[in-house]
Amino acid sequence: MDKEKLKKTVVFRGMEDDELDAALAALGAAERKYAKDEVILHAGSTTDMMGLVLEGSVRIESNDIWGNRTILSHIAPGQVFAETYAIVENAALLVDAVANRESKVLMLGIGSAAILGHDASLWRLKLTANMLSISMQKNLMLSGRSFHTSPKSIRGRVMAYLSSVSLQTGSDEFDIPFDRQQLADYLNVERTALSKEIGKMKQDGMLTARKNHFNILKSGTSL
Amino acid sequence: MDKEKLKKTVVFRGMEDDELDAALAALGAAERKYAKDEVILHAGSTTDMMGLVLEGSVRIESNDIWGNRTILSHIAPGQVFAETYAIVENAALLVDAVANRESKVLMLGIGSAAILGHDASLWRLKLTANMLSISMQKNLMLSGRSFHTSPKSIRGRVMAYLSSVSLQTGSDEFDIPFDRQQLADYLNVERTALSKEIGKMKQDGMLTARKNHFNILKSGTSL
DNA sequence: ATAAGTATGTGGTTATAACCACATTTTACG
DNA sequence: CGTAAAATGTGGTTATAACCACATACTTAT
Repeated sequence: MDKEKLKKTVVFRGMEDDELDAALAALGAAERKYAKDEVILHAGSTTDMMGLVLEGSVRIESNDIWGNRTILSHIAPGQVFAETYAIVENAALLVDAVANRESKVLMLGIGSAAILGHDASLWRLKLTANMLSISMQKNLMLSGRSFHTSPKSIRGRVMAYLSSVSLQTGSDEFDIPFDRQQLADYLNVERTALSKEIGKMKQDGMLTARKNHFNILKSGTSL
Repeated sequence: MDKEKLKKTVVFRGMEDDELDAALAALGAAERKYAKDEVILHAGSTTDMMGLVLEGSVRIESNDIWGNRTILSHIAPGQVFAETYAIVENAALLVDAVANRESKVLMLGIGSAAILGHDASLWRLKLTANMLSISMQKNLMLSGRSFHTSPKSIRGRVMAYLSSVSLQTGSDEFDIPFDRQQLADYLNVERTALSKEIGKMKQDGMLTARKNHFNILKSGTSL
């Protein structure tokens, strides 16, 4: 495996060569090849290893008890999967990790023993900090999404979402990074229903919108 | 502040006295008192400090642009808040942290500088690992919830949820940790609508349910 | 064992969103 | 430009879930 590439990944970022070597050894790093559609990690099992995609692509999918499949995400080279399950003890995977095509994956044993290992070497600190960064980033996205999709009505979701963007930009006029279809998917609603609701919100004087540019009119509602 | 209590918190777990001292110093730990309903951290701002509740209770609430308030959670003594915003750089809070009653909070500067600080002391490693554990735990809950609430229909959500529980328990017969009302809240649906849907699923031969005990019948659907 | 209180289920009605079939607008590009 | 393609919006219909008002079942305490 290419060390220079590894040093650029989120996992090993900031490490020197010797640190990387030590880390790889301690984590029992093992490069594995998977054929297209081969299952890397099975839902229901536990793991103390996470995967770092080197080549190809891994998809995360769910197959519910009644046989319905949902594809949840795709993991690109340089990115990791199953890190949460590897670190949290006894957490059964809710999803399968499947090679989307012929792929190379670096499996890394980061079960909490590995992370906590009781010498305070620099590589261990860096690794842990990197994992923390990955996890928190994900966390932020997840809690945002959870917050934006918890209202039951479309209008509630749109308001929650636009409020967040407004807070982040510190302005009541901004562009959102989604087109209508993407916003609909993000909010778990149907596109045309979303268009209609945004139309109504315009009529109600809550906002103006043109494509992905929005302008919040605070006067509209609760005053 | 009471060091013995601190050493039992998720943040400082596993530290020796001297490590705890070093950590508190490095993090610029500052105990603060807040009056009931005093805002500790404002939505829209950024912070490099997280809060550890010592006494009282902190509530996390959202006030959207149009003035609607939603209470998202309550933080009890020994638990932390705003840790994600403190560690992820430039992440604006989407929520307010407010003292729910007169409360004491230990503010800890864990901005990434503090975490990454370039000496590999043991306290730093332990702290980072503890934060990682907190974050991943939360992550697991959040991604579970996101997964369970993304289907649009009640039936879809129930199926997603029960599938997960079934995977975790490794059985198609299990108890869930919710009563109907709680499950409805968790899935963001209305209680009586949930009861009805579970009734229909019984009729359709997908499952049997009595109170919080469920039995999945795989034959019912896709075969 | 009974009554009170809590949890769960059901029927009926209404509001809302999904869904479908297009109209209109915007964008890309030959 | 002018046309094709993509994105967005709208009307109408149907499916679904919220909502309300209770009925029933289960739990607990006396």
